[in-house]
Amino acid sequence: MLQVNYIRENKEQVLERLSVKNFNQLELVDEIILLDDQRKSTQSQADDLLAKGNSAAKQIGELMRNGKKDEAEQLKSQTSQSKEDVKQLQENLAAIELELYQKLVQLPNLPHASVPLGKTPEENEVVLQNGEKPNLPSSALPHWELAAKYNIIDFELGVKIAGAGFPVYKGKGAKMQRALINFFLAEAEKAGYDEMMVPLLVNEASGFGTGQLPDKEGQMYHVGIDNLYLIPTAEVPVTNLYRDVILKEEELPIKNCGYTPCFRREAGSYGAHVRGLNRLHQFDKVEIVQIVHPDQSYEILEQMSLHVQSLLQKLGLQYRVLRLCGGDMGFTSALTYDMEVYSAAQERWLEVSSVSNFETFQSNRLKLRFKGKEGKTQLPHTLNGSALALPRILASILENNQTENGIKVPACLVPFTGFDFID
RNA sequence: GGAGAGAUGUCAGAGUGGUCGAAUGAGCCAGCUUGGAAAGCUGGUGUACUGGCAACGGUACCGAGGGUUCGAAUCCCUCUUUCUCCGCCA
Repeated sequence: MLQVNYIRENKEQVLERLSVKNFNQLELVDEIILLDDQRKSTQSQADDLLAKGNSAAKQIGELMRNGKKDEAEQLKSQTSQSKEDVKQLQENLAAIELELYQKLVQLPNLPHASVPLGKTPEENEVVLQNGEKPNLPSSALPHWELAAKYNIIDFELGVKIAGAGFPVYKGKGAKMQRALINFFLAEAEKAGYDEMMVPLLVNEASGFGTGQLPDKEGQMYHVGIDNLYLIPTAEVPVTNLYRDVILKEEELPIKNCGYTPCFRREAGSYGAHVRGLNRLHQFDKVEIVQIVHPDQSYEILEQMSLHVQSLLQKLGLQYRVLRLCGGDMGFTSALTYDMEVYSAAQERWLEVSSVSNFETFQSNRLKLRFKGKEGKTQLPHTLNGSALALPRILASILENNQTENGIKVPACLVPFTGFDFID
């Protein structure tokens, strides 16, 4: 959520930045400023009346103590009249604040100056490409066929017990999952992230805090009886740990990581491109989150990007890094890098990580602040990234490392798997 | 799931209708003291909105939301949550 005062003071710039994100309801900006004016004047009217009421109440107390009942009664009847006015003003104020909030949450975050113009994923900027494309024989199989051939993932069994998009990992397949999770967590720990193991179901307030609610309600699984949501990413519980928190400046940066399963309804996406592990309702992911001083957030975004890249390098996967264009970026992000690995048998790039700087967009909504050295509270910047999401990584490992007789396990995983070959 | 008791500032902990944004103690910060430190003494020490160049004001907030009242931390209702006991159970 953007700050009203910022919008007010930088209106032209806000409009220009919003248009980079292909946001077209620019009239919202004026409406917000107008509502904020109304909010201020209504509140100050109410405050004035309340101040009068408070001093009258004090006088009445004074009179009662001195036994001047008649005068007190007279004052009582006077003040009881203005109560209705105060009530009316406060109702107006609440309505104005609600409308202001509803408009404010419709504005996406402002893109950073380096964000390229564009509307579609094709207009994302390829920042770098790294690694070798594997030389596969013409008989190379896509990962879903390899999974069946070596009996490591059973999609049909998942359909039986849950539905499409809920695979069952078997034997060495299951061990590969555990190995990847542990490898990613170990690397995150080496990079200074503190691990958090968090609830997989969250309440409404948390969904609002990170911005999944109300907009993306349809993307989350909802447990109606308890009004809880299954998390679509660890970002939700981990970031909400810091909701309504005032940190000390010396506590920054906060670096957390966490492994969780992630649940996404993915309503409306079916077809060949979501086959196998390409898109699931439940998948595993290690997430990294940082809360940092505003002066450092872009430097830290680069560090996080390098951390993710180091994982891909150790796994020996060919990858590329994209700087997302205005039209392809998420609602809450100011700058996002997507990491894609090459899936050699499918002959396409698969997104395996997304690293973003949200600047103050999340912290404002979360009421996450820090107290600076000069004693002033201000909003820190928040960042997060996948490091990494498992299914497409596994898909690429299976496809890219396939041989006639089986699949080679990347060396960095062997200490975690206990085997180096799947056959 | 049943019964009971709580939820107050950074923490501990008073406060049961008016002088309470809130005693007291601890912590923390600053000053005094000291060669330096400890102890001691003095002062300061919440958040948000808002007026003001500022000094300094106004309003709201004592788990959350409603209600009673001229006036609510204090009374009433609902919810959340913690603890104790019973029951159940990985």
